[in-house]
Amino acid sequence: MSGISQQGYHHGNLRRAVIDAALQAISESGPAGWSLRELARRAGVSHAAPAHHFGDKQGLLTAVAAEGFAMFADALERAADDVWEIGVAYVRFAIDHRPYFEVMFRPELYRGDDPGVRSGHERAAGVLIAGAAALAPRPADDRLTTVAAWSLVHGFTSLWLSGALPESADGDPEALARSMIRLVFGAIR
Amino acid sequence: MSGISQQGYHHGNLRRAVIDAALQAISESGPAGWSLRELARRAGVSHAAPAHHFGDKQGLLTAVAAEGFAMFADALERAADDVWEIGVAYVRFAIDHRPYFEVMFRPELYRGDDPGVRSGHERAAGVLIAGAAALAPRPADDRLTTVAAWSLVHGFTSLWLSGALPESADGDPEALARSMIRLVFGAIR
DNA sequence: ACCTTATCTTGACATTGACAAGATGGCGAA
DNA sequence: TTCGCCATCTTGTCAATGTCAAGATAAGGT
Repeated sequence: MSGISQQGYHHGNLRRAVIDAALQAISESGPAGWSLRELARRAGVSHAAPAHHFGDKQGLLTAVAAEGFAMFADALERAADDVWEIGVAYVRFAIDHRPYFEVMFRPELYRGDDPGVRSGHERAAGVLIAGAAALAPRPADDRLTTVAAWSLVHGFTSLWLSGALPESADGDPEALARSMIRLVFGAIR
Repeated sequence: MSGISQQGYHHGNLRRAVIDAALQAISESGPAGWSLRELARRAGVSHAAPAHHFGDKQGLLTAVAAEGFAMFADALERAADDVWEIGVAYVRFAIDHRPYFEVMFRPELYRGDDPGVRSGHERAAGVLIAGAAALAPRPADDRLTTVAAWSLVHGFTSLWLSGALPESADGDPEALARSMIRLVFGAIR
């Protein structure tokens, strides 16, 4: 019998528990403001238990990124039929699932060659590229429009999350993003 | 006499040497991929010497951010007379001074209430706001245009630096950014 | 010449990520 | 049912890190 656990030697679902603890910790203090040992404590297991499921810290963050990209791709696909809403879905996902997003776009934190990460990433990119193509004024501007649309929503998201926009304090990110997208891409085509 | 130093007990300009070592280290492995002790080693001083100048790690990153915002504001001000070029200057600064930029927009790393940080930040924000106002189609869209312009260039920069854009491999960021800005804001007004 | 004080060193401590070796018990095979 | 395999988890350990405290050094004014 362990000196820590309340539920016997085996946790039952430690992998999930550690990921959830990581998401919580990332919400509180960013993707680097916590330790593996702290997560183990929160999950009620010994300090080395998480290693068995994730290898090392980077492995855990890779699992978070993979899960995040899958959810992200789902969210974008759900909005894919209304071109204008793809960008809004992008922003909404980042704000509703902030800890995932904060890991996903910091590639030095995890292993980008992970199969789970790759598949979600490709799926999400597909929606964005197809959506931007529908916005392009001329087919020749396809690629440029994709870059512009992606930059616009990604930049808005980053600035909002980092608190750089004064509106972050009280405003509604989704509404602001929608207005912004209409202003820019309402004019472009 | 020390066992480490080649130049006597006093370094002479340790503060600068540590900041430079930090910038170098951030270039190589991100804003979190190094240790204070490693910087001390690179500068040829003992492990606790940097603390005297910066207090702690956050203090060092605060110094980096302050210096970065000052340089950033200078760069934007130099471009302020040509509205279209402000955004390009934003992108160019981030790419030419990547380690600064990577710290500046990660506020959890440093102390945002530092006077040096604040003054540079306000100066830079002034240029951006004034520039965007000149781009707005109607005065009522001032604020929205500012957010859009800032989001566009900031997003482009973040995506480029993180390697998310395929163009990051070989392309010319400045030229691509310029085309993108013209596409978007050439249409808007 | 002296001494104040900024600068740097030495030493120590708790914490961390990672590894190795051992303990536990779930679960299928016989 | 009984046995044994092996995924799961624990305990113990190590070097490295950030931070603090106390002492050593020398630069520069008086």
